[in-house]
Amino acid sequence: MDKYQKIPDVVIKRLPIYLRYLDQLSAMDVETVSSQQMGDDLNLNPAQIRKDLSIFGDFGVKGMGYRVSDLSEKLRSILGLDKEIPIILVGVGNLGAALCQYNRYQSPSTRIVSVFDGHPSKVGQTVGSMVVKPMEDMEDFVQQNKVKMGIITVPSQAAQKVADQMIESGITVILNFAPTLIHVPSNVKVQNSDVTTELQALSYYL
Amino acid sequence: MDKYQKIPDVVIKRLPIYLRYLDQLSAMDVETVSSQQMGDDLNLNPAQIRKDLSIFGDFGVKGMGYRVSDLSEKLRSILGLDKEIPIILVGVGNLGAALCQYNRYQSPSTRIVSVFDGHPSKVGQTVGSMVVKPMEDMEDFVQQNKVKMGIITVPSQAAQKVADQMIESGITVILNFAPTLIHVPSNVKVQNSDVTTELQALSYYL
DNA sequence: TAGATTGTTAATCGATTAACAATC
DNA sequence: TAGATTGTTAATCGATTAACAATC
Repeated sequence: MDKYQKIPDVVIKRLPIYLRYLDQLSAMDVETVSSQQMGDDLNLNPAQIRKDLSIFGDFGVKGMGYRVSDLSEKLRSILGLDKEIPIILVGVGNLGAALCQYNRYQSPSTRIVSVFDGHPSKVGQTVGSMVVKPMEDMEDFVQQNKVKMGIITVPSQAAQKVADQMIESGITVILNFAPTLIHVPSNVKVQNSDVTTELQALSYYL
Repeated sequence: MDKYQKIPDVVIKRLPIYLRYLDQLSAMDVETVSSQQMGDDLNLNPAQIRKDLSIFGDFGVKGMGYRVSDLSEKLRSILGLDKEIPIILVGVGNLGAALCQYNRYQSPSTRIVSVFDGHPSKVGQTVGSMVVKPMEDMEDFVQQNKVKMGIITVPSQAAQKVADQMIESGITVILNFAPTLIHVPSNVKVQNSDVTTELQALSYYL
């Protein structure tokens, strides 16, 4: 393990896949798994899996493979999922509301803790057991609750402004569902996830 | 342009980004744009943009750049967005319903034309102007309407079965929102899009 | 011990970027 | 023509994969 290497995004994106797979094995009372087996089940090269994992430490046992419970614990810790991660969401349209509900029965560590909307008619509504708050309340909430992650589900035209406000408040990681590029300082991480763009790309394969 | 090269997925995924950008320029009555300008605005290397585009043809004019309307038309044609693409969606939970609504005011060529659900209580409900149909009706619908693209928004446990049914019916491209890997024949294209996994990966950057 | 499988090095593959001749 | 910018080649960079010594 080289402590000072930059870890590629593409590796980070595979870690939750590994974790989910391990949780499935765990539910089936499987105690150990080899990179070969993982590769078969996940359609990945075993060498790639070993290389990914070895970046973070020597988690395996030669001749035996990986202990499922050990490895999932390590991965959870690497990803920071061993603690609760508070998330705010801005934009309570259909998609935003769906994510708030979805959130409730999913991953226990990543949790939407508060929801905001700039439109007065939305404020005060209840979505997924949360009451929608006005945008003016966002900064205080983010700071008082040390929220670092935000989800944007507003229309395209509003996305940049919301991102700016989030960053101003102290958010450093943004999941953007608006179909538009948002510009952020280099210390802020943005992940775009946009159905329209995905469908358009998939259209090529028809 | 080499007609027989395999085009990388990563290039295909950038095409809708270019297209969206060009549409923005068009709305601002900009008539031409250079790869330099595009690169500045999209945070991409100009050489990469030129290389991506040159795979499909010589769309630019030396010394002048690209005509916005020409290029967007070409991209639309490459992606197959110059015709209507019928899409079915299976699983009318919060997310599925949101996508049906979202769909209505978005991209005109990719359109969800019918919605299905395996749960009797969902069948007959109206979402986004469509009436939810039972799973038994899916195959006939897909075949009669020559639907090739499907969206999966069912819970994880049901995802593989739905994928199998879709493929059986003639679907060849699937956008999967269930947080699970689905196994498909090599002639079927699957794109996964899962909020939980994305949030977990983003957690690393906190 | 013999068999299995890791962690890691080296080879390969593929994507990005720099550089520049061609040319509008 | 002079300046700008393409399309493309070659160089670079980075990620994937094969191979294998180490070792449980």
